[in-house]
Amino acid sequence: MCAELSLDDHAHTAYDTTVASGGFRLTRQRREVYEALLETRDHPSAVQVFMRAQKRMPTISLATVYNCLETLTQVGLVRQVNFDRGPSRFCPNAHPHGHFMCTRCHHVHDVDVPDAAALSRVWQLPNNYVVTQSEFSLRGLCPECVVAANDAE
Amino acid sequence: MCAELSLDDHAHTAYDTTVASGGFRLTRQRREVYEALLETRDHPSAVQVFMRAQKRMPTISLATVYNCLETLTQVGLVRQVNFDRGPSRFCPNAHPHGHFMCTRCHHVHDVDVPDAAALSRVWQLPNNYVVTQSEFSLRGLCPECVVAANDAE
DNA sequence: CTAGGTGCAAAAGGTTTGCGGTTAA
DNA sequence: TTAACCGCAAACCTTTTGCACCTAG
Repeated sequence: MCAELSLDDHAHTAYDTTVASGGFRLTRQRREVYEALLETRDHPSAVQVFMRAQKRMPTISLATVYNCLETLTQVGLVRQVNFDRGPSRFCPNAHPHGHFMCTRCHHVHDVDVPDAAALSRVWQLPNNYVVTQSEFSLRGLCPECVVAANDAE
Repeated sequence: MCAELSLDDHAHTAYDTTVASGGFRLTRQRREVYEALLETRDHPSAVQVFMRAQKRMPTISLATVYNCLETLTQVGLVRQVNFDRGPSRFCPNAHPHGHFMCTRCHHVHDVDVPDAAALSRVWQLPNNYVVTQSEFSLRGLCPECVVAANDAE
């Protein structure tokens, strides 16, 4: 369903070293937020992360979850994924990849980009532009919803 | 700077026919909003569209601008472009294309995709997914800001 | 010890909605 | 004529912020 990348271990290491050494404190809240994200790779919204983190640490606040998610994003462990005006979704997959969102069930999956270099050949921009970040996203129906949509007719 | 597509005339026709025949009323407000968008192809936000439309029609309201933009988007004449959590930008370019945003001046430009088919070869998704929409976006520095950033150092 | 983080509550910012009056077709 | 649309103001929802207290390093 969702591309498995098994970078959990790698990511844990990245957290311990990057956060601790980069001038960022390794607080219980940040760890819980990151754990909540790794636990279920379903691109949860900030509120969903909050609810999950709350189970393990009932005193955590929503504002802290937002702050932690921003810190983790700055550190590079987390990517913030936006589809239209909906709430931001968060993704602990540091590899370059795209995203697919099902317009029916609103689930978000990672999309592999085997040839990242090919992507940069697709678009044309005068060469005095400096591109620092590129991303792409797809929308449509996931297999479950294709079936469900056909049944509904 | 921005890819010129000279589809103004085509677009006008599309508005007159599509909106009028698709069960949508051709109101003064919708026309002004669309005109404001065609006038300056700089991907304005809803508030910017509002300010421009207001010059020609002082009684128009912001809520109406939002409503008109949504209608025009549904009709297919306008595309809504989102970068992160910033205000939505609106684009009257119906051709398939991507977007570039300068992280320094926040201007948004269209990005040509000469080979749209090549884009769909870049990503891999199991074939029981149905993809209805794909888009990509770039971030970086526009030529003006590359120069300005160098001067500042 | 102290810079940086947390929790709370309040505010911000963009967008949507409800409603009575208006208008395109 | 009348369903669709407009203007206004109030509501909504996600995210950010100010401040007093707390804690990792």
